[in-house]
Amino acid sequence: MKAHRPTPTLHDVAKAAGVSTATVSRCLNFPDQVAVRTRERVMNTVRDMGYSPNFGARAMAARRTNTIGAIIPTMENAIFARGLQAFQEELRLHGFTMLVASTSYRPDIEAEQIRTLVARGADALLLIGHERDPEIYRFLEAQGVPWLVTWAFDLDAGCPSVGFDNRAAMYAMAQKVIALGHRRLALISAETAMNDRARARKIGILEAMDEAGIDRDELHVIETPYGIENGAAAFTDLMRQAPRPTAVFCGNDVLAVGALRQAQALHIAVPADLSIMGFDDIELARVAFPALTTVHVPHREMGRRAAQALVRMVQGGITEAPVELAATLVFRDTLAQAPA
Amino acid sequence: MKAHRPTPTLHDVAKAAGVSTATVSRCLNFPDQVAVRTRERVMNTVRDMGYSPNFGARAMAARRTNTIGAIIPTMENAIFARGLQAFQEELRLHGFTMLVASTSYRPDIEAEQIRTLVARGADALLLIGHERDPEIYRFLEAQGVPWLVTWAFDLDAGCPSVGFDNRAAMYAMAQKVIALGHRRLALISAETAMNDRARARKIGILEAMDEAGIDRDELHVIETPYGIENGAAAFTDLMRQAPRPTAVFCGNDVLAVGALRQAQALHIAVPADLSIMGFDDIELARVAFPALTTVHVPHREMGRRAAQALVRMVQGGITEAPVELAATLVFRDTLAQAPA
DNA sequence: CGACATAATGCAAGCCTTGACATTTAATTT
DNA sequence: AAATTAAATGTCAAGGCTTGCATTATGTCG
Repeated sequence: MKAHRPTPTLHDVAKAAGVSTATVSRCLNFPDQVAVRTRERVMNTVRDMGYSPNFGARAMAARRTNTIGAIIPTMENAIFARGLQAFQEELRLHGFTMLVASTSYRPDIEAEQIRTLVARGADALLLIGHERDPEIYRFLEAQGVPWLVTWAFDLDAGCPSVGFDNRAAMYAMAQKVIALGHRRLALISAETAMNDRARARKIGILEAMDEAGIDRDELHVIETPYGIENGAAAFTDLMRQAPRPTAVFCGNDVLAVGALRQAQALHIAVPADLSIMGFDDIELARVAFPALTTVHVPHREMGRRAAQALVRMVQGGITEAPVELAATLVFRDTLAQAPA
Repeated sequence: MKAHRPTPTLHDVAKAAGVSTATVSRCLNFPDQVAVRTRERVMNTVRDMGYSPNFGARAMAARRTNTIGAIIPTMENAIFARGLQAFQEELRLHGFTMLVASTSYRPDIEAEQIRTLVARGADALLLIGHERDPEIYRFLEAQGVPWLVTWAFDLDAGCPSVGFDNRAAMYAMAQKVIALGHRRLALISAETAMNDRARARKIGILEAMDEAGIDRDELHVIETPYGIENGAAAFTDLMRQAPRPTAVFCGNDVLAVGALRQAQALHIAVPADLSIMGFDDIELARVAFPALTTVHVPHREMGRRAAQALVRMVQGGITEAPVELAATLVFRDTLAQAPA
């Protein structure tokens, strides 16, 4: 007899329902192992007593938490937000809950967050991109925590992933741009230091230039952090040089919208005098004026399938084969023939 | 001697370092209760063995998980994404991790998710808005899980909250619009059924109309789900009636941008012929053309302070007094004098 | 009706850490 | 040097659930 009606335990429920704790546990976890009559009685008791299993005890006994962690650069970027939403929705369908941590694009914070989520009992981890200290992969290995890479696809990395080929997508876009007569090119890129996606996108452009016989020096690159204002500032810098580029690639749509707005402010006609291309196809791209030509990334599908793969990895203990999704070009109103 | 180098336990570390488990535990949790020499030895052992505390055992013994849950309608909406980002950043500073669940604006899913996050060991919960089945509050009470409401502020609700007064903000905006001569008003609102924020915003407009002696029937209201397309469709509906409204309030910026684009498509000059007002002040509002007049919501500060308050509630066991933040009007280019 | 197969349930051993309390060691004072 | 106090460390029970295995109930078939 405790003092103030403590939260009931499995034991209490079992006693009240006149069964063993094992039976109550099974009612909750494997209902069809229990006879219907018994099950109904137990479930009613559970409801009546307002029983809710103790998380710690459960995690300890079962050695899993039904929790999957996602570690992303930031939630503010619509691209991750949408993928994450789909990821969580799919996780829910399978009875898993999502832990989220963000890194602000900083490798040190990412490493810390990975350890934190593992310590918090994440059964598996969603990571963005391949590039990180090998030590981290060793850690995950040692802890036996399955993980999966998204927002990138690189068969050579030889790890489970659900993503798309950043290089190929940007390569296709650059081909198209070059075919429209553009020769003086520029790229406003996210910082490439520890960002394999940004680097792959840049490489895609360079390879298309190689192929068209354009000197790589013709690509003027500015790296800048995420943000509309940063895109605008980078664009201003770009326009200071002579001769000006006629086509400006952007590492993502947010930078592209910044560039686009700045072009308007500088009275540069888009796409008549200058073309601007984004990457990601977030809502902003459609709403921008003129509507942005960009690369469509299947965020939602990526999130959904990543969730499915991770759930399988947790439940089956097996490793999933990499899945490549298609990123497609979306031609709107910011790309045109190079000016004469 | 186990077979394949199992993950070391506290016991293993203690033995290896030649101390008791309690000392190792203290090194990890309360370092300054342990002599420096001992601590260093222990911490080295921890590092060498790659020890990481077992989450379940820890949760069980400590009766807390250092995890706080956030339950929001959707991550795709930039408004929540930004607030959530700030929330998580602040949580991290205090050593807490964030669990996220989304409800798609559905009360039944919200109830389920609240139970799920509690079952997953959330030490406290962040909720959006006040309105929900009283049963849920009883459940949280019974489970002893502290919670806090954000994105709304209502002193009468008498519960811990960090938010702003939706009604007052919209009231201020409506006053301004009416002062500019607008009399035929419209509102494209999110669905108000189980959404106290949307309802409060609508009431704010109605109260301003009362005050100005405008009949409440002069406000034509359309409710629609979230989304640019929905905003556009609602706007089209609105324009079918005669006489047309001269000012269209929107429940959020996304709907407003949809309306704005549709106005352009219908060749209705904004703001010369018609004014459009949003709510939230997300990035989209600044980038839209013309830039959107809207209500600025202090997302980041709200998220940050909500995190601080919840951490205090978890650690101190005390209830926090409600905090009201200011939502301010941002006048850009979609509001002007009513046409003659 | 007895033997046997199968379904349902019970038993009890972990799982690993925390924290109250006890004990030992070190430092300080008299 | 003894007495006192504070700091450091140790002991050990408790915490609630899962799950392999054992046992009992139920049903079927010859």
